[in-house]
Amino acid sequence: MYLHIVVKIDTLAKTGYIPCMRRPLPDRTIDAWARLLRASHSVLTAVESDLKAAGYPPLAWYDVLLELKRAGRDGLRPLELQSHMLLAQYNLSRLLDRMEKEACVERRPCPDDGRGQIVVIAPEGRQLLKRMWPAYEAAIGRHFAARLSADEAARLARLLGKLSPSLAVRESGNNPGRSRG
Amino acid sequence: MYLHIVVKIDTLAKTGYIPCMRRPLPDRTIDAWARLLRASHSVLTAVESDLKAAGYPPLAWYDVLLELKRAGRDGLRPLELQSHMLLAQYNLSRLLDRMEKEACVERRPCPDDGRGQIVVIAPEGRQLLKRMWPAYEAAIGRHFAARLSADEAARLARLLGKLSPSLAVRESGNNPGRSRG
DNA sequence: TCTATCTATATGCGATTGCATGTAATATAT
DNA sequence: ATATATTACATGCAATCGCATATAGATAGA
Repeated sequence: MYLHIVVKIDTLAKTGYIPCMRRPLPDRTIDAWARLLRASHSVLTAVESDLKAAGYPPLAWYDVLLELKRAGRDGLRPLELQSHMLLAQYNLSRLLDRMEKEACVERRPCPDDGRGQIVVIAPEGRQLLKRMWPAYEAAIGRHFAARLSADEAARLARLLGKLSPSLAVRESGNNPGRSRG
Repeated sequence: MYLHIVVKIDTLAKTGYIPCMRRPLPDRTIDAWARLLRASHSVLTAVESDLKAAGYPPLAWYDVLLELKRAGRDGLRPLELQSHMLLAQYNLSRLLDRMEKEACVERRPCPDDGRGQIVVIAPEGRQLLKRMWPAYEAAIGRHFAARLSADEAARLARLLGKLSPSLAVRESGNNPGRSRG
């Protein structure tokens, strides 16, 4: 009974139909929200566009390959990949289809679980990852890093970390293409 | 001749093929980049999903309607809308198609310019804008504002502002649904 | 004026996304 | 042990996106 009531209130609150639960947000906050939308979209599309212009696949490929490379020979279950990356289940499924078709990843049956599979990075994928990094880094530099001091980047990272809490944010330090982390 | 060389170097630099132009980015910066991707994506999809669950159209509709409402009776040329919002030309064209079909906007011929058009908000659009705001604000509150103090939001806004420089970031303060801005 | 170029918007098409659902294997309950 | 629910992943379909290009009006040049 209690549970039922809680769910209903939450549902209503989501619609904004419970006025008492909506203290209006401060203008500062709304401004920050608007800027997050703008900044992330503009920077992301700029970087994606550079990568595409250089003949590389979308960023999501890079993320998948990087996670798989870290996972090594054991590979990863799609479900694990999902938790590292930010991607809906069906989108990951089809992304892996495409990457498999290009021989960048390999899907193997999962011995523990007949429903599952193990995704492993393929040689072609390793190559792509390595070749892609310079272009990726250059694009990040041009569209993102060039606009921030190192200190500002650190502060931005801290603030952004609060926004995706339960998410395992990729730790940097061992990117491919950096000879010495 | 000079110009030609400059263009070529830039093109090469974009691909990352000129090593001397790539000082490796600091790990901090790459971390900030990764977090920007994660945070913005997770928060945006959460908000969009809430809006959709409440029966409302995507955020882009809200942005268009808000800009058009501000423009008032004179409306806006699609090109002006584009500069306010972050949307490719062809996407805006088709977004307006859909919104026109739902009677949210009206497209009028442009007297000054036979190629152009004037887009004006329609009564249906005004209603939608007004009804949409509580759900939108609630979603921003739940997925964004709740994770930041007012001070943090302000600092985040300042940092993000550096990332989309030439963009006219929407100034907050007169959102519909706020009785007193 | 006539032609070439440019600008504002639209559109065909293939790729990607989201939603809902399908399928097969596993876990749970009785 | 059998029925039921759940989990892991795939897929049909409609909507949307991105790219290239079309179209039609404006502008510039000769």
